[in-house]
Formats: sequence, C-alpha cells, structure tokens
Amino acid sequence: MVARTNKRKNANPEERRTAILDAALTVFAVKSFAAARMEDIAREAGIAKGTVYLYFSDKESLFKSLITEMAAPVLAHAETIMTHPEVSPRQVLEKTYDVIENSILATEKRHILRLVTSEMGNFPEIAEYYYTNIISPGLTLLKALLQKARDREELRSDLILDVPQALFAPVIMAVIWDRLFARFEPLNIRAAFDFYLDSVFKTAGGEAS
Amino acid sequence: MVARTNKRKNANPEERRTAILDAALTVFAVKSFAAARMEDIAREAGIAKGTVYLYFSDKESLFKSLITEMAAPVLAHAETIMTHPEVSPRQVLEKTYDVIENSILATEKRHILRLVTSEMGNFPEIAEYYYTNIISPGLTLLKALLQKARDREELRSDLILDVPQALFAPVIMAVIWDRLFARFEPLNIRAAFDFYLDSVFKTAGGEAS
Amino acid sequence: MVARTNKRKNANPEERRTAILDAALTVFAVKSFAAARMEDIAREAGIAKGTVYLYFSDKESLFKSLITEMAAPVLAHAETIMTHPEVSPRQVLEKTYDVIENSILATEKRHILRLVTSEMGNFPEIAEYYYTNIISPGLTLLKALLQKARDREELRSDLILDVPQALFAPVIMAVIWDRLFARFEPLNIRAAFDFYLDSVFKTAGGEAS
Amino acid sequence: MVARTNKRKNANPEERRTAILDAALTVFAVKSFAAARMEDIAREAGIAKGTVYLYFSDKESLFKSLITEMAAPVLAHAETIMTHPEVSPRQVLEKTYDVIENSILATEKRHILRLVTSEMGNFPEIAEYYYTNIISPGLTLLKALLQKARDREELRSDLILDVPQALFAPVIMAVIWDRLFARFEPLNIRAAFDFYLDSVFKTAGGEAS
DNA sequence: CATGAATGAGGTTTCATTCAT
DNA sequence: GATGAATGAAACCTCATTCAT
Repeated sequence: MVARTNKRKNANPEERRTAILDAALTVFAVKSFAAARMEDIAREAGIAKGTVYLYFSDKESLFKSLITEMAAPVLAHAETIMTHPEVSPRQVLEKTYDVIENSILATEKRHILRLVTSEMGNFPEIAEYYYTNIISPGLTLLKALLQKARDREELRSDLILDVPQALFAPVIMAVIWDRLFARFEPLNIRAAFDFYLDSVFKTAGGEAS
Repeated sequence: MVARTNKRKNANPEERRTAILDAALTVFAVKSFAAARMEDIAREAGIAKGTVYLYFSDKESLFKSLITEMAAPVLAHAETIMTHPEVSPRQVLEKTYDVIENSILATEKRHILRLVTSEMGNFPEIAEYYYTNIISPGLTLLKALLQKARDREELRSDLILDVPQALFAPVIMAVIWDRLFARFEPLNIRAAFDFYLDSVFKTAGGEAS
Repeated sequence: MVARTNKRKNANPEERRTAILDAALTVFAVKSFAAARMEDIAREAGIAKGTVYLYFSDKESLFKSLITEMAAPVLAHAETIMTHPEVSPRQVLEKTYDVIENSILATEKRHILRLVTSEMGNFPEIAEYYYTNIISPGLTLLKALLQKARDREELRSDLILDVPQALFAPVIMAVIWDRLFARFEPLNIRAAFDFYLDSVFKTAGGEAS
Repeated sequence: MVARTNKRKNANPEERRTAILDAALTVFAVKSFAAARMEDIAREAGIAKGTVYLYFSDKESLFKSLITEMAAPVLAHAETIMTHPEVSPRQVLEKTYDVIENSILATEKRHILRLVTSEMGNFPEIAEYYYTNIISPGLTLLKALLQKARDREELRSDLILDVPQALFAPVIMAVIWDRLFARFEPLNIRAAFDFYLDSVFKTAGGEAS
C-alpha cells in the first residue's frame, strides 16, 4: 500500500493538470465561463486556489486549454475514421455519428461542445484556433467524403454539397436541446442521425425507390 | 425659458421600456450576459444608469424580459405562418423558412436566438417559459404539418416524424455559425433550407417518384 | 448652515479629488507605495474603496498624480522666485531656501519630496516627467543665477559651477534625516542653508575677508 | 556514481549565507523591498526558494540583515579612514571622500546606501541600529575632525560646526541622482566633493587669506 | 540539508445596485 | 421621475511561507 497523505498531496504533474481540466469542465458546465470561480474549480479539483495558477497562467488560458486539449482528440478521432478508404461514404458518416454519440454526447465531454458554441463568441482567437484545427479540416474531409459518394452515385441529391456544415447540425442541436429542453421532451439523437443519413444517401442497398 | 425636450427624452414609459430592451439586446449581443455592463446598456439607451432600475428590478430581470418579451413576438410570427391550411405542407415550411430568414436571421433579432441557446442554460425558468410558449406549440404545429404531409403522401420518408426538432437545426446552426466562423467561411443558409426541404418532402411537383 | 449628511456626501468633485490626494499623501507617507492599501487611502479620505477609482484609474495613476500635482506648484513657486531680477543672487537663493523651508519642509508636503527620492526609482516615466518639468528647469535657473553671481563677482569660488545640483542637497538631506534620524538628533536645517549660502557667495556685504 | 558537486553548490553555510545576501542586494537594488520577490532572490543566488528560509526567518529579516551586515563593514571602512591622526583634517576628509567614491559609489555597494535612505523609514529598528553604529560614531568623528581643524585655524568658517551632517550630503545626493536622473544628466561627484572641501577648509596651502 | 509544489491570506479592481439631489 | 456619484461585495491573481520528499 502506498502512503496516501491527505494534505499537500504531490500528484503527478500530468495527472494534476488533467484533474484541473476535469474540474474546470465540471464547473464551466454548470456556470458559464464568466460565472465560474477559480476557487470553485480548485475546490472541485481538491487543491488550493493558487495551485491552479501553477498549471495555467490565468482563467482564460485554463478555458482555452480545456476547449482545445479535450475537444481536439475527440474530433481528431472522428477525423481519422473518415479517412478509411475501404468503407463506403455512408458507412463512414454512420460510424462517425456513432463515435460522436458514444464518446462525446454520452459523456461529460458534451459540455465542451456546448461551451464552444456558447462562450467562444467572446474569444475570437479560440474560435480561430478551433476553426483552423477542427472545423476546417473536418469540413474538408466531409467535402471529400460527399464528393466520393457523388462519384459513386450514392448521393441522393447534390444539394448537400453546398452546405456540408449541415451535417454538424444534429450534433449541435443535441447538446443544446439536452441542456435546455431535455427535461420536457427528449431528443432522439439516433433518429436524428438516421434522418440525416437517409437524407444524404440513397437508400442503403438501393432496393426500393 | 429652456426647451423642455432638448434631448430626445421619450417620456412615454412604454417607449422607454422598449428602448432599454433594444439597448440591452445590442449589448448582450456582443458581450455575454455576465460580461455585459448595465452602464453600457444605459448609455446605449441614452439614459442614466439608475433609470434602468426604474423599469427592471435587476440585471437578471432585464435579461429575462429581453428574452421572453422580445423573443415571443418574433417566434410567434414564425409560428403563425405555419398554420395556413390552404397551402401545401411543403409550401408552409418553405414560407416559414423564408420568413425566419428575412425577419430574424437577416436582422438584429438573430441575436435573440443566439442568446437563447447560449445563456438560457443558466436560467431554467426562461427555458421553461420558452419551451411552453414557443417550442412546444411550434413542435405541435410541425408534427401536424408533417402528419398532414404524410397523409397526402408528400413525405419522402417517415424518419423525420421521430425528430421534428431537426427542422429547427438549420436556424440554430445559422446563428451559431454566423457568430463563430462566418469570418472564415460563410454559411449558405438558403442552400441549407433547400437541403432540408428536399430531405423532408418528395420532389416538388412530384415529377419523379 | 448647510445640511451635512453623513452618508453619501456629495462633495465638490475638485474637493473630493484633493481630499483623495491628501489622504494618499498621508498613507504613502507612512507606508511606502507598495505597502499602501487603496482601502486605507479611501478610509483616510472618508469615502468608499470604489470611489477612489472614480477619480483615479488605478493606484499608480493616483501616485503619479500625487507626485506631480502636489509637487509641481510648490517647485514652480520656488522657480518663480528665482527669476526676480532686482534682487541679488544670494538673496534669491536665500529667499528660495526660505520658501522651501516654510512651504515644504515645515508642512506635510515634505513627504512628497521623500516619496520622490525613495519610490520614483521604480517609475521611470515619473522620474522623466519630474526631470523634464522640475529638475531641469530648476537647474537651468540655478546655473543662470550662479553665472550672474559670477559676473557680479559675488561668487566665492567657481567650483559650484560644476555641480549646481549640490544646492539641492540640503533639501534632500533634510527630508531624509527627518524621517530616519530626527528622533535621535535633530538637523538644523537653517544652519545647513546658511552653510551653503556662505559656501557659495562671498561674505554678505563683503565687509571682512 | 554521480559527481557530488555537479552544480557549484557552496556547501559552506557562511558562503551560502553571503551568497544570499549578495543576491538580495542585487534584487532589492532594482525592485523596492515590497516589489522584490523571494523567488527572484533565490534564483539569483542559484538556490531553491525554500533554502532561503533556512538562513533567514523571513523576508524582513533578510532585508534587515542585508542592510546591517553588509552596510556595517562598508561604512565602518569609511569611518575608520577618518581617524588617522597624523594627516591634516582636510586630507582626512579628502581621503575619506576618495575611499567612499572608490569603494562604495563606484561599486554595487552604492545600492545599499540608496536602500537605506529609501526603505529604512519603514524599519525603525534598522534606522536605530544604523544611527547607533554608523551615523552617530561617524558624526562624532566628523565633529572631532572639524574641531581639530578649527583649533588649527584651517576652517574657513564656523558654520559647518552646526551641521556636520552636511558633509554626508554629497554622498546621498550621488546615489539618488544616479538612480533617478543620471540618464538625463550626469552628476560630477568629484566636483561635488571638491566644492565641499573648498567650502569647509581654507584654501589648500593657505595662499590667500 | 535542500527542494519546489502547494498553500491561502491579502490586495487591486470591477460593477451591480442604491439613494440624495 | 431621472440622475450619476457613491457604495462595497466579490473575484482574480500574487507571492511569502510551509512541508513532504
């Protein structure tokens, strides 16, 4: 058994950093960025107020790190999936929606997506970072995917080619609806994804019209 | 004798109240709720800081009034347009999207929608008011509309029946994208609406099956 | 009799500003710049903490204003005296020392001089302002005065021409000694001035050698 | 096996203590007492933050030790030089000024003098220590020196007898001027000393009456 | 002895709200 | 009613000091 001192615990720096980010996510999720108090984040992480500043220079920096470091891998993952050449475009999008649902929407990370949409407007440079590193590459992949589907004549209609961003919509809707109205009426996210897939691609297998 | 109205002072209480709400919309649109300063709102309204408190008990009350009182007519309008019985369901939705685009997305009112999605999570009672008065009736109308379309066999697929909320998505996407990423890449909202219409309904005119 | 409310007293802005500067002088005089707390200054001025910020943007600005606005007139006065043409150079310096003694050293303003010497090292731009507006003009006047004395053969020795700043020395010494060692042994400032006058000029009236 | 002294760690406690005092001088010289950070002092001394506290109980104690322990020998030296009986009073003062210039003003030790004048007001017990151990003895010596000069009829005027402290003035002026205004206009300290010598004593060699 | 991560008291500054005019 | 100077609670951030390793 390892000695576990309950005061001045000297955690692994990386773990400590992650613990702070987790705590920040929790606090930012219920308060907004401005309403979140650094002391609350510290308490949530089980450390003292000043300790947070040993890992993040200030509140804004903490917020940025939270957004980028936790969102990036998740979206990078979705990105990777999209590139597989052996699966059909429809299967790629289907799988991507699956991953988003399981690794974001079903976890605490869904709050990050909401934070991005609600708070990023006040942090233009985060928005830019986000666009450059997440949105733009994602959009490029989506376009390639849709083009490939078109070439293979699997696209139901060409209209989606003009607004590939529309495929982000169900994800955004999900996190917003969840926060605001889920208690009154649930949103069937699975059905939403199915609707989008059915809207974009010709009927799977192409049996009936 | 001094002119009594040397500054355009709207003595009328109702006008004054509206002026404050307008000013608040302007300020909340660029700052978030927490970052908006009451003094800025007062200045924007052309009145003194203390005067705001003669019309609204506090900042939160002002914000709530802004969202509910200004959003209600705006969205009621969008809602009403959906009710026309003599036109086809597709035409109703088409027209509705038109109205939303012209009377909300193209005006300053679009900020109200964004504020709702981004800040309302912290004001559950607004969310409830909102759900009860706007979302729920709107959803009921949508369902009726879609059911009617189904009965008339104008629905391309039944999948949309499980997630009528999806038809709100392009509107939400538009205001969010506009705020965050429009400077990098525009969103073709018209194309988005077309995609949704094409996804929900059988091809206009019913040429091909 | 004027009504004197003991709360929320609405003083004349200029008086209020002066009151804050006076309070700041008092507090800075006993604490140093860094150790002085804005709250102490506010309390000393009989106002609330936040009120100080209605008159001065921040602590540093308050300090700068204190130094410049209170020191400038005092030293400007000394400067004016020096220019009188009808009095002999010795009389000018004599009178100037008198004024300095009576209007600075004998009053609370002496603390300003000390603050300048002790804290200005950390505020280069204040030092520059000070040099440009007070020291340099004063030095120019001193040089002219000494040159005139030389021309009139009233200078005991030419050595002072190389270090006119030396004539500031007794003033600086006075405020420093007063702060540090006066409780152990007083400094006879009058005698110091006499020594300097006697060192610079030939014996008054030129009677004996 | 690891080399035991891979970093120049002065294991000797006395050397370590001195190293800290040296580092403290450097840091206090550019920042004021309050603005100096213990961490900077530690880094300057090449040791860890906590180590400083093994040698000095707290920041104030470190500052006091710096002033007293480092100033004492420096100023004792200047004091000692004054005692030589075989040389004339003028030569003693001349020599003393020389030593002060070379061993204090021209070295980093000048900062100690400045710290004394600027910060000691907040540490009465240092001022007392200082007065008792440095100023008072120095003043006694000065008085004796001046009395001897008077007895030998080498004094130009008796006025200096009332303010022997005036002979400290050029030294104080030098360190203050150097800090605040040297970048705009230099102070010729040599000329200042010459002026004082010439003011106190009859012309060297006693040529003219 | 030495370290430096962690602590938390304390200070500056902001801004929603009040109230005397 | 309207004003805006004044208030003071609250929050960020710093840094002297501690203590487990």
